[in-house]
Amino acid sequence: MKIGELSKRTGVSIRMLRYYEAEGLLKPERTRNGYRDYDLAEVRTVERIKLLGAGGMTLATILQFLPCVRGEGPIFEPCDELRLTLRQQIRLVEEKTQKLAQSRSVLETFLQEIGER
Amino acid sequence: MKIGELSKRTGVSIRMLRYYEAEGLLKPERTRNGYRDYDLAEVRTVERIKLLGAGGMTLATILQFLPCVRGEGPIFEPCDELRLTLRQQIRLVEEKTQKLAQSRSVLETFLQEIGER
DNA sequence: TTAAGGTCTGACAGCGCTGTCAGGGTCAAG
DNA sequence: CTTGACCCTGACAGCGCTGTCAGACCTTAA
Repeated sequence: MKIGELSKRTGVSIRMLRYYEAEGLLKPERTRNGYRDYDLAEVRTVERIKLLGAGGMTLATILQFLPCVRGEGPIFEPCDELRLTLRQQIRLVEEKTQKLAQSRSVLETFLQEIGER
Repeated sequence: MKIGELSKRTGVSIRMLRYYEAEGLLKPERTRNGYRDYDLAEVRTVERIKLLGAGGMTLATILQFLPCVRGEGPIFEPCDELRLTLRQQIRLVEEKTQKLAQSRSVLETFLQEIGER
């Protein structure tokens, strides 16, 4: 699958797909003519990257547990660090969620004070 | 209150307080010598700005409903647009919250797959 | 052959923050 | 008067993305 198709399937811009690669998150084959050639499975990978990114995670961070993101079976090596990062990240996400909730309530308070309408 | 104190009270760096001002969010008096002189009430304002910002809201957006942020009683003029922005913003926050939740679950799935330990 | 559409690389620029540094005042205590 | 703690302005730089543009090649269909 060429980059344009992957882009369409995932909703991630071509620019960003190349960026993912530059950051080491994707390593597509190359056809004879130099075109990137993605495995179909990468659709899932990209979607997960998207998700994690939406959670405020940095590509560099995502890179750390890329094997997991790619769903490459049980992992042995980097697991301990991985677990740590994962837990930290979850903490982080929880904090963000809380702040979001606070923001939301501030927003709603404003709405009321203004006169809900 | 001078900028250093406001900074300490709010946990917002001096740099950022000045930035808030540059963006029109704060308009402190100036003492004879040119020092910024903040009203005590601004502590609350700054805290709200912080909160809204943490929710992913841009300073420019916050500026739009600054009167509300400052809690300046009932507002007349910009209310309709305000309500709209507010609602949009709440939608946005909700979406972010959802994504965060998804990220979280992805994270936790990873944790499990790795072998919860 | 030509034109259109997809791809390649590399580079520049912008977003909204945020830190830091330089060069220079102010003020109170010693 | 000097020192140290604050304050001022302005500018540069970096973060992590993200778009866009330029210049060039490949491929397919008319």
